[in-house]
Amino acid sequence: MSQTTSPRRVTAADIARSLGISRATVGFVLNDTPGQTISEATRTRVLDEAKRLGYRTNIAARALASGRSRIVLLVLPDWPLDFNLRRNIEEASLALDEAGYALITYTPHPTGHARPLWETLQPDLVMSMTPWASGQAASVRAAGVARIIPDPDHATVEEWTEDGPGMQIRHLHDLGHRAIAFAGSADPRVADLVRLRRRAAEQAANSLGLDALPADDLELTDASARAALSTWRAQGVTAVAAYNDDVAGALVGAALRMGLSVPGELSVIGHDDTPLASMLEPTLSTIRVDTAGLGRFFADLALSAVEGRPAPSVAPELRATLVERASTAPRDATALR
Amino acid sequence: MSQTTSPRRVTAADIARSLGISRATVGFVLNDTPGQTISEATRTRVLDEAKRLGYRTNIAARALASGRSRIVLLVLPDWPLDFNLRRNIEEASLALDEAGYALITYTPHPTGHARPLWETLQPDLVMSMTPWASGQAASVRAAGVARIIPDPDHATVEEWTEDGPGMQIRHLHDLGHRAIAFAGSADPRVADLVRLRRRAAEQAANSLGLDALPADDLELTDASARAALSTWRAQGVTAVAAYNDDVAGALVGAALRMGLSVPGELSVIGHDDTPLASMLEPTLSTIRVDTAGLGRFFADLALSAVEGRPAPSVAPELRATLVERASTAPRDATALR
DNA sequence: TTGAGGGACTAGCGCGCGCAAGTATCGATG
DNA sequence: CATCGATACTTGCGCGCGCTAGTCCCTCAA
Repeated sequence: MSQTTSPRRVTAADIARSLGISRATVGFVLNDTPGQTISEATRTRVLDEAKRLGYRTNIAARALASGRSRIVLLVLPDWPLDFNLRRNIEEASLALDEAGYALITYTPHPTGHARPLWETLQPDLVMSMTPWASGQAASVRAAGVARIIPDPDHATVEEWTEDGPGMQIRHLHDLGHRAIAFAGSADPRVADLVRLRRRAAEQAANSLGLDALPADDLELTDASARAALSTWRAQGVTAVAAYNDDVAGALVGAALRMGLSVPGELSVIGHDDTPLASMLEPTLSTIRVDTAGLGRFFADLALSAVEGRPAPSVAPELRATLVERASTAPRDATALR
Repeated sequence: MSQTTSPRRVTAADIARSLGISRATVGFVLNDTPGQTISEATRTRVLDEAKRLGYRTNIAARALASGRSRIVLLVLPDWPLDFNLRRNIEEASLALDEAGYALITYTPHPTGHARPLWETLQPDLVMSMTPWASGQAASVRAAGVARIIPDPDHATVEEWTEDGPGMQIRHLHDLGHRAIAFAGSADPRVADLVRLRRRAAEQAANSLGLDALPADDLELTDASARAALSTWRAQGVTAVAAYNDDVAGALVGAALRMGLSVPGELSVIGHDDTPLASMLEPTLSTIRVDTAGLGRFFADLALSAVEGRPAPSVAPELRATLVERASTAPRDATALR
């Protein structure tokens, strides 16, 4: 009878036994332990045997013994993940994998009833794409995670991805608009990001000498969009910068249903350059976030943190760019109508 | 000087020591080990002390000792994750968490250069939302994962989520349309899902006695949508069932730009009930999927597999529902124009 | 009084690995 | 020839936990 039990995993001890050497030697070879001298002959014998037997290190045991899990936990905001973002993450994951780390993504549940993953996984590093929500960083730290990005102690300028709103405002300003509104999203899950973008927009408006931006957080319903539009129209608003393309799309739809022409009577600009942005009628002006390389940057950031190196700086090509389409037009043209 | 080293994690031994009892007893209480009788007094003392000290079980040690990682790995296809799908996953994650399992999502990289996560994490279960790609299931099994969903040995009917396309076709048929096209997506990453949905649509058409559906896979560009529309119009098509809301939105946009009225001359129905679907002009008829319910179902499926129970059957309320909006109208109305 | 039968625990091994400390061998050096 | 320092290993502890195989009482029947 051949064994019917599931074949036990191959351990380092198996390799040692089969080669007639000690387990420690095998360990030293497999880990390239610094400060250990291993003859080239033994090294290759171990490596060959490991491959032959199909050895995989048991991460649980390694984590237990070393105290490091070699897991990097990436905390994602609760917003939808488009292809761009996913490719980034993939890229980061690949780069980290090469360095022997596993990248795991996680979105904390807002109700927070479940044990957050950083407690269960005991990652070496937890990094977030957005600033930490109140208490979140504390929770991570309480779980015994030594390294956290962004560092909750040293508030850094983490708005590298957020020059988009500024570009929106400047674009509308360039077109002659002076009464510009900012349309956020009422979805509580993206509240942080909305706040970040609104603040960036306000700063831009401020430096252009514009009045404070009328702002509202919309739900993705016709009623909500209409209400906001009515208010803003009454205030003389001629252009709206939207938090993202979805909100922009909602505004355009509602405006059309209200009999407002876009961009004739109202300019609308979105953010993110969703695939759909180019497909709406009218096509949507928006901000494209050049995500290429952002993934590798994240990986870089993670590795430097884990290994205690200084953090890399942001590559300049990660900047956002303006995509001009049909939903924005000069204010003068509006006046002519 | 207070200690500057990071405070060691609290272990079960700490609890035992602080209570003057044995570590085993603590373990029995914490795990509710069956077959062990523990007095109520001791039980509460342990539990209280655990809470007081802030004890968290070390998963690495537990995994090492028990041989089970209590990790469920959910393999995601490479398509974008909208709110619906994410909520679905979140729901599943929550349910699993309650049962003591951590749900980790993972998208294998197509180039496959990185070590797949199922090798590193040693999950108790790996489940996929789509059928396994060739070799993938073998790779999972080779990593020593005992339980895999869907079971690669027994090909099952896994099209539980795909009555949506049938509803699209029946809806259009009910409205009097007889020349219906199916619009897929040319994105290779969602090819599997597109095929699944198209097949479901074709089956529905077939059972209604309709001719074979003209079908095309669109890119989300105006040119692509226009080309498909021209071809279909030449074939007398009066209605289109789209693979998802994005494609539907693209078609509507292109149709309007071509001077076709929607739904006057062309009915379009989407799939998934994206938030944006209700915001486009015209608002999009679509198929709503009960994602939260689906998430719970997934969790159920996972738990039953891990614990060796028989798999649950699909709950009836997980069915898709039709959302009628303004982008579909009776064929007769079309004829009147 | 003895012994059986639990209830309520404890002692301690083993999971697979990292790593500190030790040992054997050998050529070089004074 | 003794000593020293490399080189190339081996011995063995400890990481925190699950769990088997006990031990020690206390009660109750014979």
